[in-house]
Amino acid sequence: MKNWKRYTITSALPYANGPIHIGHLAGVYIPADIYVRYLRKRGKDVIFIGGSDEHGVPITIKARQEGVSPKDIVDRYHNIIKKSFEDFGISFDIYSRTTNKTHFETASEFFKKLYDKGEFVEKTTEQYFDTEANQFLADRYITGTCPHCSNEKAYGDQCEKCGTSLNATDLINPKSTISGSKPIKKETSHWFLPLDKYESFLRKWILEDHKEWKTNVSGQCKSWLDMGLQPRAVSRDLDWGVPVPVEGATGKVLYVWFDAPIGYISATKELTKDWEKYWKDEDSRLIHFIGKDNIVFHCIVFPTMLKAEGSFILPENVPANEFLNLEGDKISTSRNWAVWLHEYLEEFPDKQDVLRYTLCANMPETKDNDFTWKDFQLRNNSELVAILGNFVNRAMVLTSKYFEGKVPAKGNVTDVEKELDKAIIALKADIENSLENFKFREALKALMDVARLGNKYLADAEPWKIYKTDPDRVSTILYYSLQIAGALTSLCEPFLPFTSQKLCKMLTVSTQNWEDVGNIHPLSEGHLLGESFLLFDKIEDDAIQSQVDKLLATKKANDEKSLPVVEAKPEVSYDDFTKMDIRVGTVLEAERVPKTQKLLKLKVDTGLDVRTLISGIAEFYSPESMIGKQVCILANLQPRNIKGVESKGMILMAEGTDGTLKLISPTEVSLNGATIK
RNA sequence: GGCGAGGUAGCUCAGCUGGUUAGAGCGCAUGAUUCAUAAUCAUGAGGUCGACGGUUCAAGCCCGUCUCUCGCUACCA
Repeated sequence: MKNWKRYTITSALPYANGPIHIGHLAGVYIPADIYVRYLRKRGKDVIFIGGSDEHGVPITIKARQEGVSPKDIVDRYHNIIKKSFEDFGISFDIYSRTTNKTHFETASEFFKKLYDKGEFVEKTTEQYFDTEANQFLADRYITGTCPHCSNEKAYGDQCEKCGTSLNATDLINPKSTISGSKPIKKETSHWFLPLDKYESFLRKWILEDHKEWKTNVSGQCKSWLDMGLQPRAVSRDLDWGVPVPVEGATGKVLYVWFDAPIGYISATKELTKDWEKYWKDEDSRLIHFIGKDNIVFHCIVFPTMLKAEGSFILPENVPANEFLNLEGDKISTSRNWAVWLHEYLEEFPDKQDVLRYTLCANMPETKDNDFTWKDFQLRNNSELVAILGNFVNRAMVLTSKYFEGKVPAKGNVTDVEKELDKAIIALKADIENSLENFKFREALKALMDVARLGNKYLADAEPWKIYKTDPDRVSTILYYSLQIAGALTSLCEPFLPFTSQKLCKMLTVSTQNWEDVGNIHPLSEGHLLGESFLLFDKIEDDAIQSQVDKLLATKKANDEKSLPVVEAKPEVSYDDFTKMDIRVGTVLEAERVPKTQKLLKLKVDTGLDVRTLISGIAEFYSPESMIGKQVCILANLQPRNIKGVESKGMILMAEGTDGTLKLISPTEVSLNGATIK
């Protein structure tokens, strides 16, 4: 295995349009922090990079909604995020932000270099342009009627009601959200990074040279590679971001996904003059901690950027985690379905390590996991309190009872004690192996096994029983028990830094070098221990219940919010109405359209003719159930080719707010061709 | 529909290139114990390893079909 001289550890830059929640922590920051603290403990040269990602369209939209500037938004969230990370003990060497001057310069230079090398492809496309506001419109800045569900508030990139992803040009009656005017299509040119040119390089680099990557990561990459890569735009028409450093590119900024990962480099520059060592020396090991939503950017796009630039090293590993759910539902910032870090820190003061422990023990390493408050309580009460806290407390109480709080003499060591030392060294090795392979849950378990070892030792040795008859033996037992507690100060430091500090205070020692743990006893005979206190408190049912209630309230609020009636449409004339040829028809044949999830192909007798049409109702109606049904159809709708079949007309359906579709039929059988008016 | 990941004890998860009676933690039951925040320690119950079929002397692990969950992607007039 390569002997790395230094480590460059990055953690995904959180997007500055909301605070940090447990999903971010479990997915990215806790594993990164544990890994970094572990490396530091081993005396490695390591830098830990973090920062806020502050550009991009969603921030400008949020700003507009609130009537403030984008800078106000990012300042607000950057400060909340930064403070909550600090209070939580995420030990960044630097927590920067992408609105910094250094970042503007770095990102700009990076782009310029690729530009000068001719790495980009320039393309001209048509985009919507707001003539009143005199600017191009990002997809998110356009609303219109969703061509699928008729929701009139669909965005240019996605309809939030039916979940369909859209192109802005698909929208019916597009409207600029900036001025409210109807946008026009206008040509604009942008720079594209030709990922396709790097496809074979990426394929070899990921799938052959890095077989050690997690299966979820390489699997996702393979999927992208097999689908074929396309050139990707790296600039946008927007006034919020890093300006494109090319003449004539006014009004254009770097695409947020281009500038954000460069933020890792900018932050390193701010941190140290020696930044190039960490980014350009082959002996530096670059590791990106991210969530699964970022895999494509960190494994495909950013490496391509670095490769194209030419002077940078590439990531050695990208240990992406899956997602954490909350009480069975997806975490969602917009739906307020989350446990927010800054709130947790207030509501559970001095319990950083409880959350760190719970999220580590339940980390979504191989698949999505669920966080429940019940589990949080259980892990605290039956693991942290009962195993770790209890062991330390037992050792302390016994020592103060029998030896006035001083580390007693080592005395005659038996095989049991020798085995104990060996076991600690073995568990330390387990922790190392697990962490080197990014198996954080496994590492945490090995840590707890050290405390288990202590509990078992005490239970087997029973010092309270033999004190009267053999105080010297008790002296040895407690000497060793305390050494285990001493070893725990160091071993738990990466995982539970606050507990490590408390334990040090209790034992009046400092943590050891990692190498010494298990080999050198940290506490000397006669050493005076500090005051004993509880490392962890039980968490009672009412504390858990109030958190559950809080979530239930959120759920209720969301349910009420998600039942809006689609708003009224503008008035139409009777003439407008009569243009529609709506009539009754009978379904003669029905079959699923192959290779689709939602489509049925129907043959309908309309009275006028027998025609074929396609309808997106397969999720609600089986082909068999449709045959013989009378339906209402819009018969004079412009025909359209769908999946190779010409669809003439549209079946009318009643749509619920949840997107379910219900067939509309005449309540009594009517003649085919009967018109509806 | 295509692609990727996953479906192993009540819960959360391990199971190396296929090899005797499938493992851990928590929960549960019983016993021991009292130094400890009724904590600890020991023992035990619990699984047709998503379903079916196949390859093999032998399959949780390999192959095929199907099914469910998550993600990406296509489709929705």
